[in-house]
Amino acid sequence: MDKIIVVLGQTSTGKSDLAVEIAKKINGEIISADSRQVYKGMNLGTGKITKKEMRGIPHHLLDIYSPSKVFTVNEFQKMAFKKIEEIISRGKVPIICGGTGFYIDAIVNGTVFPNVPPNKKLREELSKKSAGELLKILIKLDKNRVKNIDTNNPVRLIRAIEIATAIGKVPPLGHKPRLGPKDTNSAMAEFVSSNKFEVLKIGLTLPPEILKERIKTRLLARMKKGMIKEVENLHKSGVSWKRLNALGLEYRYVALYLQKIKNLPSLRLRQAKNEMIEKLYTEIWHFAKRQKTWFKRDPNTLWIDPRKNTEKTKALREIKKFLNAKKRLENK
RNA sequence: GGCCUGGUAGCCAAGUGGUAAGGCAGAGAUCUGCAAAAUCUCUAUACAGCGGUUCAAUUCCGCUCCAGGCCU
Repeated sequence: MDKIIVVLGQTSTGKSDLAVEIAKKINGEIISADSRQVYKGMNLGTGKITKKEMRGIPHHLLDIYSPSKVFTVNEFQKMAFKKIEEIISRGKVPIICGGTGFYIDAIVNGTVFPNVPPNKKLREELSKKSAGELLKILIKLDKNRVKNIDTNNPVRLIRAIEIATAIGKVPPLGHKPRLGPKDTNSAMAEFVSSNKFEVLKIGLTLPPEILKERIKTRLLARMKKGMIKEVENLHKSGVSWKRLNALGLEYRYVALYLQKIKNLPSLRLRQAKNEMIEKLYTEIWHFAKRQKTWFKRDPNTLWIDPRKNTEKTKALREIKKFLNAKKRLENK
């Protein structure tokens, strides 16, 4: 069975660096699992690794999409599977590195997503409705899905309706453990083929106070380096304010700031900017907490403190052990 | 110096003669193609201070302090 390494962790913990370090040692290539770094022109705000920082290690799934278009897990999953295959065929080790837990799990668990593309028209129509109205619609379409859906969450309700409208019912979620090999329906077949990896997850973690400090420092550095300009450029190149808002964090709050200062006396500029940075700082912190909540769910993650070299060494040792075990198995 | 307005939890903010909404922040969580999104749960011995009126004051009265505004 093919083996992959995953490097995950909250924002600002130093994943990219560690991934490169690991790749150097084990002849690996890196696949980014980051829902925002796929977009071109979104660099500072996403903390995208620079060419120089890559130190010659190939990186995949960066800068592959236009920020005006919506990239989704499903596309990510397909692309990532393909990249993994290619890397392995080159005799190298795939290293998944990123902070988007949903994306990572799509690879690791081989989550099966219903094959229903977003329906723009339907979404637009439904987006005007309240959660209660959406729920009523979904009940009519698919009672089963209603049982365990978050009935207050319009985004989920809309997607469920979208699926049910397209294929009648929302198929049960494909999930790793309990599906036996006897299931022969197509969703299952896809699932089996996708769940073909053995995974070693390395998680980077820092004490909350330290992480907060790092987030703040990094945010201020980004601002200095031209974060606002980056968002301005995106907007000039045709990315709507609405779209920037949906992209979140830096893109959302800097975009709001840019719109706000258009008709603001220059006296208040500095204040508006400070307020924006403050708000952004707490939002990034919230994001980091959500990441932690997600990552915590997998008990098989090897957590290390990136400040401690002994722990990094330990991680490398574990990785080598993991990869060697593979060879032994294959030889038998 | 005089007049006015205000002082409610870390911040913002409602309100009442019978011990006080909400929001933010804080903590935890959910997650079936937007996941940096969306959603949920939990959380505070807070009414500037001192007197007075009253069965009862955060709410009424007086004084003091503090903040902001106006006037001379």
